[in-house]
Amino acid sequence: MSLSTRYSPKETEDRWYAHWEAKNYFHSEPDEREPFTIVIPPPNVTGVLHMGHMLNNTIQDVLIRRARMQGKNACWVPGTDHASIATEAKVVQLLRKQGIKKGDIPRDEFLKHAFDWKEKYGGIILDQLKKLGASCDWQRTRFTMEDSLSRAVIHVFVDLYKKGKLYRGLRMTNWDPEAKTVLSNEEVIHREENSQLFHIKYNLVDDPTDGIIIATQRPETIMADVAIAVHPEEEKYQHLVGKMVLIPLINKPIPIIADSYVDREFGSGALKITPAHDQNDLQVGERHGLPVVDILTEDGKLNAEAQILVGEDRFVARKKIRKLLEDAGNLVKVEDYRTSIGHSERTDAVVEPRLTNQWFLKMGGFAATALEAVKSGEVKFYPESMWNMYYQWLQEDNVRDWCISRQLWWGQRIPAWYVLKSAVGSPQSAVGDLQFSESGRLMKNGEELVIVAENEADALAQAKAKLNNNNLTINDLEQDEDVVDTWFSSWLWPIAVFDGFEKKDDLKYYYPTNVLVTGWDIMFFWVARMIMSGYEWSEELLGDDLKGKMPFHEVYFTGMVRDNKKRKMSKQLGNSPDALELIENYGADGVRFGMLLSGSAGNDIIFDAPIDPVTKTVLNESKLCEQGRNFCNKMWNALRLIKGWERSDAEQPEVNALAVAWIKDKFDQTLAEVEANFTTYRLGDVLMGLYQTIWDDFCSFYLEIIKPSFNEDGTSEPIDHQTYEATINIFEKMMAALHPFMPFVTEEIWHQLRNRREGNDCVVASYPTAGRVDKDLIQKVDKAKDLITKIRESRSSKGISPKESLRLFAQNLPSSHSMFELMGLAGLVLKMGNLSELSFTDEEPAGTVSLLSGTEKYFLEMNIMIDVAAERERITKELDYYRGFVASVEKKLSNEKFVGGAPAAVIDAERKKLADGQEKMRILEEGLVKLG
RNA sequence: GGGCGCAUAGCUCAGCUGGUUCAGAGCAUCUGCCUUACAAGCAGAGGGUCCGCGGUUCGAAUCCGUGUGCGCCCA
Repeated sequence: MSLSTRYSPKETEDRWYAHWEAKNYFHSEPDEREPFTIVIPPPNVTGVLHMGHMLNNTIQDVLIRRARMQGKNACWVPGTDHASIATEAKVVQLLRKQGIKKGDIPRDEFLKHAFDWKEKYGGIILDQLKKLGASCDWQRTRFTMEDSLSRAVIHVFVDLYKKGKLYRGLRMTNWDPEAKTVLSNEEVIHREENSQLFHIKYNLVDDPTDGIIIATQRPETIMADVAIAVHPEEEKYQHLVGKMVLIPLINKPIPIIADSYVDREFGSGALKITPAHDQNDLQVGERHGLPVVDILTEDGKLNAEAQILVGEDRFVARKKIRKLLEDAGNLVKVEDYRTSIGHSERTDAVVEPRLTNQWFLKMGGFAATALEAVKSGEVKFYPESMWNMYYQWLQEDNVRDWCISRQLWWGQRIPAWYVLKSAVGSPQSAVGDLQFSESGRLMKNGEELVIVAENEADALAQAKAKLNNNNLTINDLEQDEDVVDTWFSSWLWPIAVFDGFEKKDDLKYYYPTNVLVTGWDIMFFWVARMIMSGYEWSEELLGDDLKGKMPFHEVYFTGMVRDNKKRKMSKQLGNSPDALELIENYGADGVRFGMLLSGSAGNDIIFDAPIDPVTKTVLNESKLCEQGRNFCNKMWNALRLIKGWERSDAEQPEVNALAVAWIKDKFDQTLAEVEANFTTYRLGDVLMGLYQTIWDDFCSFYLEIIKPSFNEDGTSEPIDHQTYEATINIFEKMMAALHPFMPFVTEEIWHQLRNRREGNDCVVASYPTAGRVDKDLIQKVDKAKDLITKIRESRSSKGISPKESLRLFAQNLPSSHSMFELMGLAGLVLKMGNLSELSFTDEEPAGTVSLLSGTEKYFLEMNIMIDVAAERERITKELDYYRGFVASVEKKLSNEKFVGGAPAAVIDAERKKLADGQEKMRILEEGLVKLG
């Protein structure tokens, strides 16, 4: 049998993934074992795998695979998010291509198209996660808009309404005039843009020759003005407060008021108050009991309230009103101005602040709960510093009520019904004081009467009771047209994926989940809200079976993946390498290696993909992924080496026994670090530790020590089977330890190392734990390694081939003798230093160069002329270094404050440093004398 | 305007409770090797005012203050 000199991910990855799935290793059912649960942050159902997904799913996979190997019942629940805005936009686009306009088809038909589309293209990303090696429990795949999860959304909506935490109200919202829907704050993208500041004069009612000048960016909204505000302490306007001015062009009188909101330094120091079209103005208006005049339509045109320019688009109106104001003599000046303007993420339309009827969730109590959950330590953040941001965001002053309604169809329809005129017959004839809204809905106390219910039947029953009319039919009611915000379904994810609102068997076992892995950018939108929902419902759902209200015990925040200009990688910017191409180029293991090594928890990651200098596009290349690929190859070749060995019954040589003991210790040392680093989620450090021990300790040192030599006929000597077995054992443990990080290559090597019985797979092997470490042994071998390095260095600097065998003499010193008393150590140095002889000496033998390793001196015989001057220079240089070193330590030790203040251990360490340094100086000086 | 964070080798970053892990890792660079597992490799080497300034301390990359530069969030 022969193995290729290169490891081929393509030949192994799909095969092993299929095998794992066939064996159903990723599926979890509740049992006696301790659960270890992760719920995936559900990617958009329409999404494709990008760098952020790769990072955060690789981390989740590492954690879940390790837990599985530790014998826990590991359950990683995958799924997708219906992403209402993004998906609806895609479906609308698709229909448009087919010549269908959203407005022309009924809601049901649109949803049918959307679901068809989702069935056809949705969930591609889940298959891409399989490519990455994600060991999700695919049988548990969920979708935020499937029936059970939608029922959960409706249930909590009704529940919150009953609890008085939901309300409907007219509020200032971000309005997209093109999509004609309200937008959440995160869907508004602010950009710095050039604008103009118009200085407009409003004349006094009593004295048309006098007036006040205000500055505004939006002259087209002056018709909606309800007041002019000045700062209460601004002297130059004191005399005007309380007087009336006329809105230019329409000559409508409005008052001048004083409010400390006004920035005295900005513009003229006087501000027009337009409550319908500005959030801050609305607040000022409310403070002063001013009316709201809305002059815009839902698509951003001026309405009849404007009196002039009716029907014009807001931007056209701005141009036209400029001329009108100029002609009327009210335009004082126009200056250029730079300002930040909000655009719709989807349509790019300039977002219009607009008063609309929306559903809100009161956040007060929720925010306090979410804050306390983390403050108390019930939910732990990694890195801890994320607490600062979390704390800041959840401060009472910063939390605004959550607008949960969206004017879309793709999502859970709001379970609220309104009563139509038909329910009460002719309004005039029935009861005198009945009022109806513009849309024909029954009003009560000036607002539309709302009935919130889990289903139509219940809504109807409630309506019958409320109106005291048993003849009502469902046709007399009208359901709210809007759907809830997508986050209003995903905040239930850790409960809903276990159908927790309907049954508790799974929830009881898996909740609270262990860890959530997600980007810090959705800390508020998702993480905090999941904590809120967990504390709100888990107790009533689980009762005595509750193991904790928190949805997860720990949160690992990943950073954003950025390009080398620190810009977030995104499809739009075109600065992101193609995730699947990267996997194609380096293998999933290589890419996972690259992702994990590129950064640590919480810190943003600068991904090293290079840019093509000619085309300026990002290349699907990465040095770190290449390193990962090379690592696979390295391990693959170690496998090839070992598999090529013949075995013999010969006794184990001392050198090999030492090497085996050493690599076991060394690996145990690494495993101890692995364990420590896992508890604090320092996954990059874990991987680097394993990388170094496998590459440097195992391949470069251990295997070179035990590697059998060659006979003259070119055949390899056999290896004693004790060493062989030990080597296979340690290699296999290394593969197990590395498996969570690089699952494919480790599984492949696992099977190449031995013939395995059915079911003996690396993916379910037990995760190795650290054993006791013989520190003395490690220290002695480290000294030998240092000596070997010095020998190689001498060779390299003198141009002597590593192939040439040399003699080495160790100076007769107790410490040298003690070191070489370790069985096999001399043999190890002989082999690794390619020495023909190693013996002790009192005198410096002729024709040798001296080496200093630690405080032991050695003489390496070289069959060349020694350049005395060069030697002297080399030794002098080294001596100078130690002189400085010793001087600094002496200075420290002679400082009484140091000796008095520092702990004994530190002082002892300094004394040892001093003694060693002095000893080295003595040896070096002696060497100089010998050189003459 | 309010807040959060970052600055350590050419690059990307570790450095956790101040002291042998104290100036580190990987990549890149340089030198020499196609040595019978691996050139996707082996052996060796060089490289730093720990952003500036001030302070606390016996001792500061680490703690405090301040300045500068950069990133982000909210308004």
